[in-house]
Amino acid sequence: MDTSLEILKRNRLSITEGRKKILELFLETDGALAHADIEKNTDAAFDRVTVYRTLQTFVEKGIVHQIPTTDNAVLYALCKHDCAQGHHHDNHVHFICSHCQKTICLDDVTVPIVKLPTGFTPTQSAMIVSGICNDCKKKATP
Amino acid sequence: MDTSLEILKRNRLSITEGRKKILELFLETDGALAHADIEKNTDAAFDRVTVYRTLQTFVEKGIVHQIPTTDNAVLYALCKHDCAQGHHHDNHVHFICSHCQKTICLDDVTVPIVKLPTGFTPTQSAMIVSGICNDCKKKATP
DNA sequence: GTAACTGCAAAATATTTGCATCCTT
DNA sequence: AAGGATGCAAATATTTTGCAGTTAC
Repeated sequence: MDTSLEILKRNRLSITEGRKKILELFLETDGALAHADIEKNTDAAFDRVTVYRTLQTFVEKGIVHQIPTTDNAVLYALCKHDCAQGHHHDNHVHFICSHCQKTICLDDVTVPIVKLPTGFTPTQSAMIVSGICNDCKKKATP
Repeated sequence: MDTSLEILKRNRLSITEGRKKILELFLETDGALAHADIEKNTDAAFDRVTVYRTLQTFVEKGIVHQIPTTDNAVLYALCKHDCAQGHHHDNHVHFICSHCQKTICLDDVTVPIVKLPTGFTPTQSAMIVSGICNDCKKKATP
Protein backbone atom coordinates (compact mmCIF):
# COMPACT_ATOMS: atom_id res chain seq x y z
CA MET A 1 0.00 0.00 0.00
CA ASP A 2 1.26 3.43 -0.91
CA THR A 3 1.72 6.05 1.72
CA SER A 4 0.71 9.65 1.26
CA LEU A 5 4.36 10.57 1.24
CA GLU A 6 5.25 8.17 -1.52
CA ILE A 7 2.41 9.37 -3.67
CA LEU A 8 3.40 12.99 -3.30
CA LYS A 9 7.06 12.27 -4.00
CA ARG A 10 6.28 10.18 -7.04
CA ASN A 11 4.32 13.06 -8.47
CA ARG A 12 6.95 15.64 -7.63
CA LEU A 13 4.68 17.67 -5.43
CA SER A 14 5.85 19.60 -2.41
CA ILE A 15 5.17 17.78 0.82
CA THR A 16 2.78 19.92 2.81
CA GLU A 17 0.52 19.30 5.75
CA GLY A 18 -2.62 19.83 3.74
CA ARG A 19 -1.74 17.50 0.94
CA LYS A 20 -0.64 14.78 3.32
CA LYS A 21 -3.79 15.01 5.42
CA ILE A 22 -6.11 15.00 2.46
CA LEU A 23 -4.29 12.12 0.84
CA GLU A 24 -4.39 10.15 4.07
CA LEU A 25 -8.09 10.76 4.28
CA PHE A 26 -8.45 9.24 0.83
CA LEU A 27 -6.22 6.32 1.74
CA GLU A 28 -8.18 5.44 4.85
CA THR A 29 -11.55 5.96 3.21
CA ASP A 30 -12.73 3.07 1.17
CA GLY A 31 -14.72 5.17 -1.18
CA ALA A 32 -15.13 8.53 -2.75
CA LEU A 33 -15.12 11.89 -1.08
CA ALA A 34 -16.82 15.12 -1.91
CA HIS A 35 -15.29 18.47 -1.20
CA ALA A 36 -17.62 18.82 1.77
CA ASP A 37 -16.54 15.48 3.26
CA ILE A 38 -12.95 16.58 3.21
CA GLU A 39 -13.69 19.81 4.98
CA LYS A 40 -15.69 17.97 7.60
CA ASN A 41 -13.11 15.25 8.20
CA THR A 42 -10.20 17.59 8.56
CA ASP A 43 -11.97 19.77 11.10
CA ALA A 44 -11.58 22.70 8.79
CA ALA A 45 -7.91 22.68 9.61
CA PHE A 46 -7.27 24.00 6.13
CA ASP A 47 -8.76 26.81 4.24
CA ARG A 48 -11.65 25.93 1.97
CA VAL A 49 -9.61 27.34 -0.88
CA THR A 50 -6.69 25.08 -0.14
CA VAL A 51 -8.94 22.07 -0.41
CA TYR A 52 -10.17 23.22 -3.81
CA ARG A 53 -6.66 23.79 -5.04
CA THR A 54 -5.36 20.54 -3.62
CA LEU A 55 -8.08 18.52 -5.27
CA GLN A 56 -7.47 20.25 -8.54
CA THR A 57 -3.78 19.50 -8.34
CA PHE A 58 -4.48 15.86 -7.53
CA VAL A 59 -6.77 15.52 -10.51
CA GLU A 60 -4.21 17.08 -12.82
CA LYS A 61 -1.50 14.76 -11.57
CA GLY A 62 -3.75 11.77 -11.89
CA ILE A 63 -3.72 10.98 -8.17
CA VAL A 64 -7.48 11.12 -7.86
CA HIS A 65 -10.22 10.96 -10.43
CA GLN A 66 -13.61 12.58 -10.51
CA ILE A 67 -16.77 10.56 -10.38
CA PRO A 68 -19.80 11.86 -12.22
CA THR A 69 -22.88 12.27 -10.09
CA THR A 70 -26.39 13.40 -10.59
CA ASP A 71 -26.47 15.93 -7.81
CA ASN A 72 -24.27 18.98 -8.08
CA ALA A 73 -21.44 17.52 -6.12
CA VAL A 74 -18.37 16.14 -7.78
CA LEU A 75 -16.88 13.17 -6.00
CA TYR A 76 -13.21 12.36 -5.95
CA ALA A 77 -11.58 8.99 -5.47
CA LEU A 78 -8.04 7.70 -5.48
CA CYS A 79 -6.82 6.26 -8.71
CA LYS A 80 -5.74 2.75 -7.87
CA HIS A 81 -3.98 1.95 -11.09
CA ASP A 82 -1.57 4.06 -13.01
CA CYS A 83 -3.29 7.16 -14.16
CA ALA A 84 -0.77 9.09 -16.15
CA GLN A 85 -0.97 12.84 -15.88
CA GLY A 86 -3.93 14.05 -17.85
CA HIS A 87 -4.80 10.58 -18.94
CA HIS A 88 -6.99 8.77 -16.48
CA HIS A 89 -7.70 5.09 -16.61
CA ASP A 90 -10.47 4.96 -14.08
CA ASN A 91 -12.36 2.48 -16.17
CA HIS A 92 -13.92 0.68 -13.27
CA VAL A 93 -17.48 0.77 -12.09
CA HIS A 94 -18.54 3.09 -9.28
CA PHE A 95 -21.17 1.99 -6.85
CA ILE A 96 -23.31 4.46 -4.94
CA CYS A 97 -25.15 2.96 -1.99
CA SER A 98 -28.59 4.41 -1.73
CA HIS A 99 -28.65 3.53 1.95
CA CYS A 100 -25.38 4.80 3.39
CA GLN A 101 -24.72 7.17 0.48
CA LYS A 102 -21.16 5.99 0.22
CA THR A 103 -19.56 5.77 -3.17
CA ILE A 104 -17.30 2.80 -3.66
CA CYS A 105 -14.85 2.13 -6.44
CA LEU A 106 -15.31 -1.42 -7.63
CA ASP A 107 -11.79 -1.69 -8.93
CA ASP A 108 -12.30 -5.23 -10.12
CA VAL A 109 -15.37 -4.52 -12.17
CA THR A 110 -14.39 -3.06 -15.51
CA VAL A 111 -16.73 -0.91 -17.50
CA PRO A 112 -17.95 -3.11 -20.35
CA ILE A 113 -17.50 -2.04 -23.94
CA VAL A 114 -20.77 -1.15 -25.60
CA LYS A 115 -21.45 -1.09 -29.30
CA LEU A 116 -22.21 2.47 -30.34
CA PRO A 117 -24.18 3.62 -33.38
CA THR A 118 -22.17 4.22 -36.55
CA GLY A 119 -20.07 7.32 -36.43
CA PHE A 120 -19.50 7.46 -32.72
CA THR A 121 -15.95 6.92 -31.56
CA PRO A 122 -15.53 6.31 -27.85
CA THR A 123 -12.45 7.35 -25.95
CA GLN A 124 -13.59 6.87 -22.38
CA SER A 125 -16.48 5.38 -20.50
CA ALA A 126 -17.79 5.67 -16.99
CA MET A 127 -20.41 3.63 -15.24
CA ILE A 128 -22.28 4.27 -12.06
CA VAL A 129 -24.38 1.63 -10.40
CA SER A 130 -26.57 2.46 -7.45
CA GLY A 131 -28.17 0.08 -5.02
CA ILE A 132 -27.38 -1.49 -1.66
CA CYS A 133 -23.77 -2.09 -0.76
CA ASN A 134 -22.24 -5.03 1.01
CA ASP A 135 -22.03 -3.36 4.40
CA CYS A 136 -25.61 -2.14 4.46
CA LYS A 137 -26.95 -5.49 3.36
CA LYS A 138 -25.08 -7.24 6.17
CA LYS A 139 -26.52 -4.82 8.70
CA ALA A 140 -30.01 -5.34 7.38
CA THR A 141 -29.90 -9.15 7.68
CA PRO A 142 -27.72 -10.04 10.66
CA MET B 1 -43.62 13.03 -31.94
CA ASP B 2 -45.11 14.45 -28.79
CA THR B 3 -45.77 18.13 -28.50
CA SER B 4 -45.00 20.15 -25.43
CA LEU B 5 -48.72 20.52 -24.85
CA GLU B 6 -49.37 16.81 -24.94
CA ILE B 7 -46.57 16.11 -22.53
CA LEU B 8 -47.81 18.66 -20.05
CA LYS B 9 -51.38 17.43 -20.28
CA ARG B 10 -50.41 13.82 -19.89
CA ASN B 11 -48.62 14.70 -16.70
CA ARG B 12 -51.44 16.83 -15.36
CA LEU B 13 -49.35 19.95 -15.13
CA SER B 14 -50.74 23.42 -15.69
CA ILE B 15 -49.97 24.78 -19.12
CA THR B 16 -47.78 27.80 -18.65
CA GLU B 17 -45.56 29.78 -20.95
CA GLY B 18 -42.43 28.79 -19.11
CA ARG B 19 -43.09 25.09 -19.13
CA LYS B 20 -44.04 25.11 -22.78
CA LYS B 21 -40.95 27.06 -23.82
CA ILE B 22 -38.58 24.92 -21.83
CA LEU B 23 -40.15 21.72 -23.07
CA GLU B 24 -39.99 22.91 -26.64
CA LEU B 25 -36.35 23.70 -26.17
CA PHE B 26 -35.82 20.10 -25.11
CA LEU B 27 -37.86 18.79 -28.00
CA GLU B 28 -35.91 20.70 -30.61
CA THR B 29 -32.55 19.99 -29.00
CA ASP B 30 -31.14 16.64 -29.86
CA GLY B 31 -29.24 16.27 -26.67
CA ALA B 32 -29.03 17.27 -23.07
CA LEU B 33 -29.30 20.71 -21.59
CA ALA B 34 -27.81 22.26 -18.52
CA HIS B 35 -29.57 24.87 -16.47
CA ALA B 36 -27.33 27.49 -18.03
CA ASP B 37 -28.23 26.42 -21.57
CA ILE B 38 -31.87 26.89 -20.83
CA GLU B 39 -31.38 30.36 -19.46
CA LYS B 40 -29.34 31.30 -22.49
CA ASN B 41 -31.74 29.87 -25.05
CA THR B 42 -34.82 31.47 -23.58
CA ASP B 43 -33.24 34.92 -23.48
CA ALA B 44 -33.79 34.99 -19.76
CA ALA B 45 -37.47 35.41 -20.44
CA PHE B 46 -38.11 33.57 -17.21
CA ASP B 47 -36.76 33.99 -13.79
CA ARG B 48 -33.79 31.87 -12.91
CA VAL B 49 -35.83 30.44 -10.08
CA THR B 50 -38.63 29.41 -12.41
CA VAL B 51 -36.17 27.42 -14.46
CA TYR B 52 -34.94 25.62 -11.37
CA ARG B 53 -38.45 24.81 -10.28
CA THR B 54 -39.57 23.76 -13.73
CA LEU B 55 -36.67 21.36 -14.11
CA GLN B 56 -37.35 19.92 -10.69
CA THR B 57 -41.00 19.38 -11.55
CA PHE B 58 -40.06 17.73 -14.83
CA VAL B 59 -37.69 15.36 -13.07
CA GLU B 60 -40.32 14.44 -10.50
CA LYS B 61 -42.88 13.76 -13.18
CA GLY B 62 -40.43 11.72 -15.19
CA ILE B 63 -40.48 14.06 -18.16
CA VAL B 64 -36.74 14.61 -18.10
CA HIS B 65 -33.94 12.71 -16.45
CA GLN B 66 -30.68 13.88 -15.01
CA ILE B 67 -27.37 12.89 -16.49
CA PRO B 68 -24.41 12.59 -14.19
CA THR B 69 -21.39 14.62 -15.20
CA THR B 70 -17.94 15.15 -13.93
CA ASP B 71 -18.09 18.90 -13.73
CA ASN B 72 -20.50 20.50 -11.31
CA ALA B 73 -23.26 20.87 -13.80
CA VAL B 74 -26.18 18.50 -13.90
CA LEU B 75 -27.53 17.88 -17.37
CA TYR B 76 -31.14 17.19 -18.16
CA ALA B 77 -32.55 15.29 -21.10
CA LEU B 78 -36.00 14.27 -22.23
CA CYS B 79 -37.07 10.79 -21.26
CA LYS B 80 -37.92 9.08 -24.50
CA HIS B 81 -39.59 6.02 -23.05
CA ASP B 82 -42.12 5.85 -20.31
CA CYS B 83 -40.58 7.04 -17.14
CA ALA B 84 -43.21 6.62 -14.49
CA GLN B 85 -43.27 9.26 -11.81
CA GLY B 86 -40.38 8.74 -9.45
CA HIS B 87 -39.24 5.70 -11.33
CA HIS B 88 -36.99 6.51 -14.23
CA HIS B 89 -36.04 4.05 -16.89
CA ASP B 90 -33.32 6.05 -18.51
CA ASN B 91 -31.20 2.96 -18.85
CA HIS B 92 -29.58 4.02 -22.05
CA VAL B 93 -26.04 5.17 -22.60
CA HIS B 94 -25.21 8.86 -22.69
CA PHE B 95 -22.56 10.11 -25.04
CA ILE B 96 -20.62 13.28 -24.41
CA CYS B 97 -18.78 14.60 -27.44
CA SER B 98 -15.41 15.94 -26.45
CA HIS B 99 -15.39 18.11 -29.55
CA CYS B 100 -18.75 19.86 -29.64
CA GLN B 101 -19.48 19.21 -25.96
CA LYS B 102 -22.98 18.04 -26.74
CA THR B 103 -24.48 15.27 -24.70
CA ILE B 104 -26.54 12.82 -26.67
CA CYS B 105 -28.90 10.15 -25.43
CA LEU B 106 -28.20 6.93 -27.27
CA ASP B 107 -31.66 5.60 -26.73
CA ASP B 108 -30.93 2.39 -28.54
CA VAL B 109 -27.86 1.49 -26.56
CA THR B 110 -28.84 -0.10 -23.28
CA VAL B 111 -26.58 -0.01 -20.28
CA PRO B 112 -25.17 -3.53 -19.98
CA ILE B 113 -25.59 -5.51 -16.80
CA VAL B 114 -22.33 -5.96 -14.94
CA LYS B 115 -21.57 -8.64 -12.43
CA LEU B 116 -20.97 -7.03 -9.06
CA PRO B 117 -18.99 -8.44 -6.14
CA THR B 118 -20.94 -10.53 -3.64
CA GLY B 119 -23.21 -8.50 -1.45
CA PHE B 120 -23.88 -5.66 -3.81
CA THR B 121 -27.43 -5.36 -5.08
CA PRO B 122 -27.90 -3.02 -8.00
CA THR B 123 -31.09 -1.07 -8.56
CA GLN B 124 -30.03 1.33 -11.27
CA SER B 125 -27.10 1.92 -13.55
CA ALA B 126 -25.89 4.79 -15.63
CA MET B 127 -23.21 4.87 -18.25
CA ILE B 128 -21.46 7.80 -19.85
CA VAL B 129 -19.25 7.40 -22.87
CA SER B 130 -17.19 10.26 -24.17
CA GLY B 131 -15.51 10.58 -27.52
CA ILE B 132 -16.29 12.03 -30.92
CA CYS B 133 -19.89 12.10 -32.08
CA ASN B 134 -21.30 11.38 -35.51
CA ASP B 135 -21.66 15.03 -36.52
CA CYS B 136 -18.16 16.07 -35.54
CA LYS B 137 -16.61 13.10 -37.28
CA LYS B 138 -18.43 13.95 -40.49
CA LYS B 139 -17.20 17.53 -40.35
CA ALA B 140 -13.64 16.37 -39.76
CA THR B 141 -13.53 14.05 -42.80
CA PRO B 142 -15.68 15.62 -45.52
C1' DG C 1 -62.79 30.96 -6.67
C1' DT C 2 -59.00 28.16 -5.60
C1' DA C 3 -54.96 25.97 -6.21
C1' DA C 4 -51.01 26.21 -8.64
C1' DC C 5 -47.30 28.89 -10.72
C1' DT C 6 -44.33 32.87 -11.14
C1' DG C 7 -41.28 36.75 -9.99
C1' DC C 8 -38.79 39.30 -6.77
C1' DA C 9 -35.90 39.73 -2.85
C1' DA C 10 -32.88 37.75 0.01
C1' DA C 11 -30.49 34.13 2.21
C1' DA C 12 -27.54 30.24 1.99
C1' DT C 13 -24.05 27.79 -0.44
C1' DA C 14 -20.38 26.98 -3.58
C1' DT C 15 -16.44 28.39 -6.43
C1' DT C 16 -12.81 31.48 -8.19
C1' DT C 17 -9.26 35.09 -8.01
C1' DG C 18 -5.62 38.31 -6.27
C1' DC C 19 -2.30 39.18 -3.21
C1' DA C 20 0.67 39.10 0.80
C1' DT C 21 2.90 35.76 3.67
C1' DC C 22 4.90 31.47 4.81
C1' DC C 23 6.93 27.00 3.81
C1' DT C 24 9.43 23.50 0.97
C1' DT C 25 13.23 22.45 -1.59
C1' DA D 1 17.20 32.28 -2.09
C1' DA D 2 13.38 31.10 -5.21
C1' DG D 3 9.37 29.01 -6.35
C1' DG D 4 5.54 27.09 -4.83
C1' DA D 5 1.70 26.63 -1.40
C1' DT D 6 -1.31 28.65 1.87
C1' DG D 7 -4.60 31.88 4.11
C1' DC D 8 -7.39 35.71 3.92
C1' DA D 9 -10.48 38.85 1.75
C1' DA D 10 -13.48 39.57 -1.63
C1' DA D 11 -15.58 38.93 -6.02
C1' DT D 12 -18.57 35.69 -8.62
C1' DA D 13 -21.66 32.13 -9.32
C1' DT D 14 -25.10 28.82 -7.98
C1' DT D 15 -29.04 27.08 -5.53
C1' DT D 16 -32.78 27.49 -2.12
C1' DT D 17 -36.57 29.69 0.40
C1' DG D 18 -40.45 32.86 1.64
C1' DC D 19 -43.91 35.57 0.23
C1' DA D 20 -47.00 38.35 -2.47
C1' DG D 21 -49.04 38.85 -6.85
C1' DT D 22 -50.70 36.54 -11.03
C1' DT D 23 -52.49 32.89 -13.87
C1' DA D 24 -54.59 28.42 -15.20
C1' DC D 25 -58.41 25.67 -14.66
